[in-house]
Amino acid sequence: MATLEDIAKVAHVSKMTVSRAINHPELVRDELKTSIFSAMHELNYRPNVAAKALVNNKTQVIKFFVLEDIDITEPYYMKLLVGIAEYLAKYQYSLQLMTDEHLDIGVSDGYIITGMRDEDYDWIKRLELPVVLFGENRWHFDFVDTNNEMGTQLATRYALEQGYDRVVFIGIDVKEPFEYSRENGYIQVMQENQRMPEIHRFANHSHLAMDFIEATWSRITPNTCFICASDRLAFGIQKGILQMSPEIATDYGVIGFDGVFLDQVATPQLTTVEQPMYELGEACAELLLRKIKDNHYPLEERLLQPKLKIGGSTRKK
Amino acid sequence: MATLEDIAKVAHVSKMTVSRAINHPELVRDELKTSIFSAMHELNYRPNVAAKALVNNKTQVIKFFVLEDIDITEPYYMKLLVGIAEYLAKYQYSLQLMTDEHLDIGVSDGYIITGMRDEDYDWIKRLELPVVLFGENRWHFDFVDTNNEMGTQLATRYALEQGYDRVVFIGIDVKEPFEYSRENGYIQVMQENQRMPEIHRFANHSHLAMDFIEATWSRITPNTCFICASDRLAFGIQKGILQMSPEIATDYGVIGFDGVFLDQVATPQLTTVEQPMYELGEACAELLLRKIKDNHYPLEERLLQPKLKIGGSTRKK
DNA sequence: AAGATTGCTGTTACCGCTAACAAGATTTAC
DNA sequence: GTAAATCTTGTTAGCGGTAACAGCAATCTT
Repeated sequence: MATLEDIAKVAHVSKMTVSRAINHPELVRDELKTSIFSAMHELNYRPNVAAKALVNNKTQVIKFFVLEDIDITEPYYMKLLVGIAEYLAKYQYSLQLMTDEHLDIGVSDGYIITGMRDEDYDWIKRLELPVVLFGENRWHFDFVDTNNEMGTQLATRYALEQGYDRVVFIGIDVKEPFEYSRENGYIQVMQENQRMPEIHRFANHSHLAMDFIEATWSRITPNTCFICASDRLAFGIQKGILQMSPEIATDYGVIGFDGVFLDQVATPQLTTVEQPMYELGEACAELLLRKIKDNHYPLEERLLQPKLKIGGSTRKK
Repeated sequence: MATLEDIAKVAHVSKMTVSRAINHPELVRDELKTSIFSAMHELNYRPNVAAKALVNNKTQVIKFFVLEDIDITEPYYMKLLVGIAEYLAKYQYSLQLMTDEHLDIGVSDGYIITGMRDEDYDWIKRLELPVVLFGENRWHFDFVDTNNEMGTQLATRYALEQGYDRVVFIGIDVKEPFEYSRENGYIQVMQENQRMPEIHRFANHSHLAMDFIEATWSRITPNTCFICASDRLAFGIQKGILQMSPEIATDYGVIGFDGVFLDQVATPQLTTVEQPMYELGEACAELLLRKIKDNHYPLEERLLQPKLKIGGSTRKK
């Protein structure tokens, strides 16, 4: 494996100049840079990450904590993780994945954390390295998330455009910012259209949503669309309706939220608000690396735009 | 952060002796070791991974390639990944996750690869670092996998014990060792019990299995159990049967294979052959680290035992 | 009892890279 | 025209570890 020294010999300069050509190119004559870069290319130079890390007192490692129960959330985080990992790899960072803060053995340059419960903010705020959270929060940590409000706005508007008479929101029964945002998006669009909001909330389990449909079926008029705060709930609503009447796509509508795996498993496939998981992962990584480089980087809350993915669970006008 | 030098001062030895106490304890007097370890404890010593990596000409990075389309397989690999990552972290390795062999930028100490297609073995065999594959293969690479044969044996035996008259195998239409093993397990148990095997194969999509049920429903007698090569197919079979008759758990049986997410989404939950994904991940990592340490380590093919997870898609005797 | 062997610890050099400083050449200032 | 400022490159030292070797007692041979 070629080192700076090898490049230096071929380009007839000192290895310091090579190092500078990489890290502070503005300090090196263009002429030299040309021959240095061509030597690097010729010798297929790969920087030695360990040496760089040692001298910079960095680790080139990022820790990713998934604090939520992974059995339940499995599909959700895989693409996020890929986004994070591939972005990091580009900058020669690697990853340690942890599902429990207690087995935090080694050291790293920063943290990406997701699935926080209220009690977690306690130790998170004591961390001494840069942190980026995945998911809205009210504690003034940098975060990246889907624009949840916009997501339910898109969904609600679409439902109204398709001509559903009644548009009901099925929320998740948690006091989390993401849930408030999703409810807000729905409420706003309803009010803009002089419609009365109607919200029901359940723990995020499909069978609860299904039970709700079965229990209240007599009061659920045709031409109703359910805007759900998760695909899981949407899945349950859809199942409940199918159980009661096989005519879902025409008489009823269901819109989910997430667009991760479950929407495709449903029959018909769910119309859903798709979160750009891969891009969210990249954004987490990018923001974190920026904070590592510049430790006065101001607080940033980055919201990426979701997309409405039309499936068969809503009528086509 | 304390260094070897700091420990050395406190313990009144040279830093070399401290290094030895860690890596070759048999060369250091017990007396010194005691005071060295207590100094390490006192100063909360953490080895500097970069320094170690530099001097050993290692990277402390493992690459994990997921070559399969991640959209389809998302849930499947998450727990495997957690198993790999947590095991690696214990030994101060970190991870780079790649979904495409071409964006292989940096360097690493070894590879874990999964989702290989036939054409991939070409470049895999040219890799110059230790490799462990996740998944049976016929090319004499070290691998870790579930004992697929045992999985379908468990399933088939269970189906027979529950008294199903007809036990049919629904396979995945690929020429892969894992599929042959699963079919073999089924065939063996059928023959042991003087039953005639009956196998149908489809691409691994639930709707194909569902269509199959609908198309051949007239010939599907009650008291039949379907042993499926994946939860995806089982999910489709179950849906098909539910469409035709709501009495699945009593008149028919469905057993899946994987036990990853999808089995829990089904209603009723699928009886399935559960792969120990977390442990498989750990095993991949362990085997790889062993091969990195000892490059004459002999070829190893490690099969972990699956478990039958009883759900509501089969009758209880 | 002298030389050889063993057991344990310290010294040196180096892994590949970069910050800090040194130093020469060129330009600018007055 | 000379001192100062600027630009560009090289030299040195050190990041935190470990292998290789050196050195010195204690023990073993014969």
